[in-house]
Amino acid sequence: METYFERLHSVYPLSAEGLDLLKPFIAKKHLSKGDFILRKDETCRHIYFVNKGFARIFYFKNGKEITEWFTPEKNFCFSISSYFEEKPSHLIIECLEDSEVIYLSKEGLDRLCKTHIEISNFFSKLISGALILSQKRMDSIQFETARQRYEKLLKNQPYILQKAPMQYLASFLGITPETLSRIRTQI
Amino acid sequence: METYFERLHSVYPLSAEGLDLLKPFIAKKHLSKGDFILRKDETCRHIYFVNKGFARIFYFKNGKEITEWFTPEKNFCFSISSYFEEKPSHLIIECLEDSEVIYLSKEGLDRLCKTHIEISNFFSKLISGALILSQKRMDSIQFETARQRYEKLLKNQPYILQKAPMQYLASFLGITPETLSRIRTQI
DNA sequence: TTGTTTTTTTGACAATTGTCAATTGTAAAA
DNA sequence: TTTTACAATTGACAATTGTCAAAAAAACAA
Repeated sequence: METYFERLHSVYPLSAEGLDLLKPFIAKKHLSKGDFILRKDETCRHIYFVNKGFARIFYFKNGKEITEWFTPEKNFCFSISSYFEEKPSHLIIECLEDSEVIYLSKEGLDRLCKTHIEISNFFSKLISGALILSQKRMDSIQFETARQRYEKLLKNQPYILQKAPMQYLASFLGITPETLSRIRTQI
Repeated sequence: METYFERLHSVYPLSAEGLDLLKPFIAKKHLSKGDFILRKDETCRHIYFVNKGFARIFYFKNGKEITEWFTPEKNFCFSISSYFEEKPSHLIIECLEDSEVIYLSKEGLDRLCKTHIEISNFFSKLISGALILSQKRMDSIQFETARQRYEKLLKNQPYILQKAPMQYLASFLGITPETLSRIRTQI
């Protein structure tokens, strides 16, 4: 749990009082490989943090699984549209390994944001970080080739390549498994 | 200016006091076609609102202009990475028509967020809206064909098609002007 | 208006990626 | 171990999109 608090602090430097305010709304869960952090059509009521393990975010399109993102250890994840619009999630978050996941409740966070400015600022910082990430990913998808994106992944996040099956990686990169296989043999 | 206040209110219902707090940090500018709202390498220190007119957000990649987004009348725009990371913008925001643009200063907003919880919550709501938009756009880019995206634009935002030159639209859709031209003749 | 420049469209061809089918490889279950 | 199921690769071919060059159309200035 300590690494989680440190991570919260790196998002926004919370005072001891601020952290104490959050604590009642934090819960830890141990999940097994294949378990879901967020199920389809479930409303996303938490911001998740994968303290140990590895997860993927995916959804179904025309009966096929499309992987949207991976969440490596020590990273946050949640369904943006389900969380903010409070509607059933089309995204599914699944553990690809036995994982330890920390849940921060939206209900608690919302309530604290109304009354405590420190928490409100923490929350702003958290979502502006997500916004920057989202923007970078969009640029990458729109203006780089599948090969460039694969090479960037290989350079910056090789652990994702090691842990995730090819088919998930392919849909994450927006290409077919066949094309990914061909790219891999040519590098 | 009234429509701007109404729009702020629709983002997050501000009290009269909250609105008064913001007012000193709001400025209105009249810009001509071709003028820049944000120049290259300038740090983005405002959240802009195109009250009248039409703008596009673009950048240079390998010497070519890539249009990232359009900002129709009554919409907000800013450079996400430049604004939050306070670094020179690679994005350029240009008026495609004579425009009336309302500037909300980051400096003022940051200061108010530290002291007034209502403003902090307003700001959270503003950026979570941007995050939802960014997410939707990413899904669209990754999993729809250029033709599907063109048709969606035609259906949902036909005024963009009317106002923006083909070459800008093409790079916005992530295709060449030639391909866009061929798509158009086939619909 | 005319002439000039820029934008858009069209054609021919190349490169990339997708689809389908078959094969090989891998990992879990019997 | 062998069997079975699933994952990954490979080949052949089709579809899509890009590139380059040229023509047509539109926008702009003299």
